[in-house]
Amino acid sequence: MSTSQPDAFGDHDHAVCRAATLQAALDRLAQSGARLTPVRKRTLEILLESHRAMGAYEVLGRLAADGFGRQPPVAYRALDFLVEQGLAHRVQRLNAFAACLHPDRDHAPAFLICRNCQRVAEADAGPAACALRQSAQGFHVERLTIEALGLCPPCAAQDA
Amino acid sequence: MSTSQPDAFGDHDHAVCRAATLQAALDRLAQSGARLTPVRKRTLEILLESHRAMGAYEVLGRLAADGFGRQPPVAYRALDFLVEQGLAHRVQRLNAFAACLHPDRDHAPAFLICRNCQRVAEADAGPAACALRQSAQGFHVERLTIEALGLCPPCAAQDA
DNA sequence: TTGGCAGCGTTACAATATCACATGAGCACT
DNA sequence: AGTGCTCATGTGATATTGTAACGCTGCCAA
Repeated sequence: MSTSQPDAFGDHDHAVCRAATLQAALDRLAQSGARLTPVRKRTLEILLESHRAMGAYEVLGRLAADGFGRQPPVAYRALDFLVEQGLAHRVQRLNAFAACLHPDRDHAPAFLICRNCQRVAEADAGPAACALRQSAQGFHVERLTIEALGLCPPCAAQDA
Repeated sequence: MSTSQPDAFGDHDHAVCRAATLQAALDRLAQSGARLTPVRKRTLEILLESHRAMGAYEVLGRLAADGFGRQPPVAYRALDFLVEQGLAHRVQRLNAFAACLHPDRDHAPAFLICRNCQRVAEADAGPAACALRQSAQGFHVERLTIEALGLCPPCAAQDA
């Protein structure tokens, strides 16, 4: 599914999208040996329900409603775990988290955030990262954050 | 001074650097017609004292010590103003603000954040932005955030 | 069986950011 | 000078986001 992953902005059967992404995530975890406990799994499912990024407290509310703990560390720990495992990403610009859309492979994602429909997609940051290293003149880049705010194709069309 | 601006990571006469950058900022404001009130000017000076990014509350503390208001909006308003005018930037990764090092010209900055000495420099994000637009496949980018965390050349040398 | 440890939950708190409202300074027009 | 306007400032209150610290439990290996 990797390269044919439906784009988050396009129309697609999200039930399938979600299930496929979840399965890829499970596979990845099985390999790494990390434990997908109930809170963690539920957290991932919550993130996968939409292509929006969710705040930690929004996730926490959902978890609490499902009978899990209702204190911030519960959500933060689960989210941090998912991020560490590469199953979710943190979107700095929104102080929020989004499920990874390509958990089946390592990648350097750039985020595309639609300011109208709030959806978030991932683009390949590789070329941009290369370009940046050129400009960076000797700076040793360890982690790179690239986030674009704008309009997704459907919203742009509707806007015009 | 534009292209010969001393790099924030290198040794340089910061008094000169600061004065030159401040002057460029003043020139820019004079053109735009915006008002550089005392709080705003002081805020800019505070940011210019170092090449670190400062949190809003750190700035607020300094402002309060100088006799300005001591409530958060005082700092946020001044900082927002500077950002709007292009005289400062917000560093998302740090939830902090840094003076713009090149206020004399419009630019799309990428930030280079040294995790050791905490200094922040700006690199040209132009090429990376172009590369990203290629990857973004029809997404209409309005604002682009590029932030690299790593080691600046001096710190990397010392580390090895 | 017992010691260690990861995971979870809780309390408490720290750090960051915004809202809403009142005051005051400067300016244009009369 | 007086009036009304706009912008900037200051304040209190509150919202949002994020951590530290501690205890309990269940699991597992020695």
